[in-house]
Amino acid sequence: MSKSSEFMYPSKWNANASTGVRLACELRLRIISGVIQQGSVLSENKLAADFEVSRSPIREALKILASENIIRLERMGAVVVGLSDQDIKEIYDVRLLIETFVYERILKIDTSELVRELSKIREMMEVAIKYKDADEFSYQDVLFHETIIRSINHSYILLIWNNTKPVMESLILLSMRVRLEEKSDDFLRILKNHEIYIKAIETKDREIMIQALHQNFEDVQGTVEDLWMSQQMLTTEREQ
Amino acid sequence: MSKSSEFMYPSKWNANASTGVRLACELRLRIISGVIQQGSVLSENKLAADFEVSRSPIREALKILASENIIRLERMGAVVVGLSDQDIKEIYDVRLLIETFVYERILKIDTSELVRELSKIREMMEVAIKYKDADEFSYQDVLFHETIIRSINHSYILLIWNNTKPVMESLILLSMRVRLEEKSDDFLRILKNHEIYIKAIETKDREIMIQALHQNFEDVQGTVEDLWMSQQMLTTEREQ
DNA sequence: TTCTGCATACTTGTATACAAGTATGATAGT
DNA sequence: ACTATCATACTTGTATACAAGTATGCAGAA
Repeated sequence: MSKSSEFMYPSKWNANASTGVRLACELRLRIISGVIQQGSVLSENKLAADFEVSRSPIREALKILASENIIRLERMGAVVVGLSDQDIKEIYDVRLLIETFVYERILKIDTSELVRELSKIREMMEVAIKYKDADEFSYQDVLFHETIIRSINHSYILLIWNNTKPVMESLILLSMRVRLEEKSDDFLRILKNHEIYIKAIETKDREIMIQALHQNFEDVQGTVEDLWMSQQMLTTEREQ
Repeated sequence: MSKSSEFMYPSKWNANASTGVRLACELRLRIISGVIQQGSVLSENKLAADFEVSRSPIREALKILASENIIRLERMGAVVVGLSDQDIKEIYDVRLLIETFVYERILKIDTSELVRELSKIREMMEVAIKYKDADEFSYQDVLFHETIIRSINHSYILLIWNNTKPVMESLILLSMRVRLEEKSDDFLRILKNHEIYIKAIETKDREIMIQALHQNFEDVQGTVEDLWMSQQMLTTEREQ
């Protein structure tokens, strides 16, 4: 089952991280994409054999995934929980909650440096689109939102972000990879959405921010559908 | 430094947890209380020797504390970050954020069972006061809020709670232990506050909820002062 | 005195070994 | 046929071993 043969997670994103963290990223992506089916039970020994590492980093990875509610550590093995549609909606609840809070704080601070930074990221996204690089686009997308969140220097909001980021990142990455084939227009739409974000921060106009958040929220339904499609593809692959 | 001789964390709260989790609880409390001073560097080997366990559970504990931003894992040792006054305020920002979200959801569901559960906990708190049991009071206090949060069945809000709970719990525990000596009236005041919470949920009246949250928020300043006092006491102890 | 180079001791990250507990399945008895 | 019991293999949790890298401090030279 699911050897270490080919990795789904971009290796450059976590090249300097420890083996355990890298494994967590890989397993997370495989679980969320459905390559590792929910309900299945992972054993430390088996994973260690599959990935050709010892149990130590495997244990580290499983602890990480358990803290994200992606798996459930039980007496005999780690049960794969995965993400339901409900879960995905709930993640966006949290993101909305955080970003609303952050925006209220942003209204009170100088944002010229932030806007500059976000503009740079937006251009990076543009380049990623030009070269049809879904991974790079996803990376910049996540970075965009993280940059906004970091700007208010709130360690506990950042903590929440750090706890939800991995799943967000996985969802975005998988969604973008699917859309690259089918719906490349979406990339431009998302880019536009980010421009609205920047404008909202620049003008400090709540109305515009609500518009940006609203558009982003609409994208959730799309994400759910993409995930469903990706899992559907896997199922038919298995049946062949 | 800080042997395993006497534990600050109530052993019955985590008796069935693994050694690593127990150590994390203990270290967390020692750091937040100031027994382990911020800025100091913890070495896995030294901690393992102090607590007379191997490095495996120590590593687990350090990972947990690092994920809570209480320590910072560096190349050479874990640097104790601790909590600043700012951090404590920020934790309550998050708690306010969560509880507001939760309350909005609660307005839409049947709360009779929840109110019954909370009433039970409130009576437990009453008993804890009667027997001057600060630890038990703290436990029930945390449980009270967790019960409210769990009632809406939102896995990601619960995830955030789980990530902030340990620090909250530590703060409350330390604060209550100090107040038991000096300001026992505070216990009754907190009890009253929880009654308002129940009433707000029962009546589904936003005004009352705001009142409850507001009172709770005022308590933060008290917590900061208690922590300061507790650390002050430690400093004078060290000087003697 | 000050700077350079190196030996040393300590750090983490990973691999392996051991211990205790649990599900599984086969076997024997009814 | 069916149930109970026991051996076995597999699970996690903890301890230990090994490897690679880094700070420290001392010695020697300029």
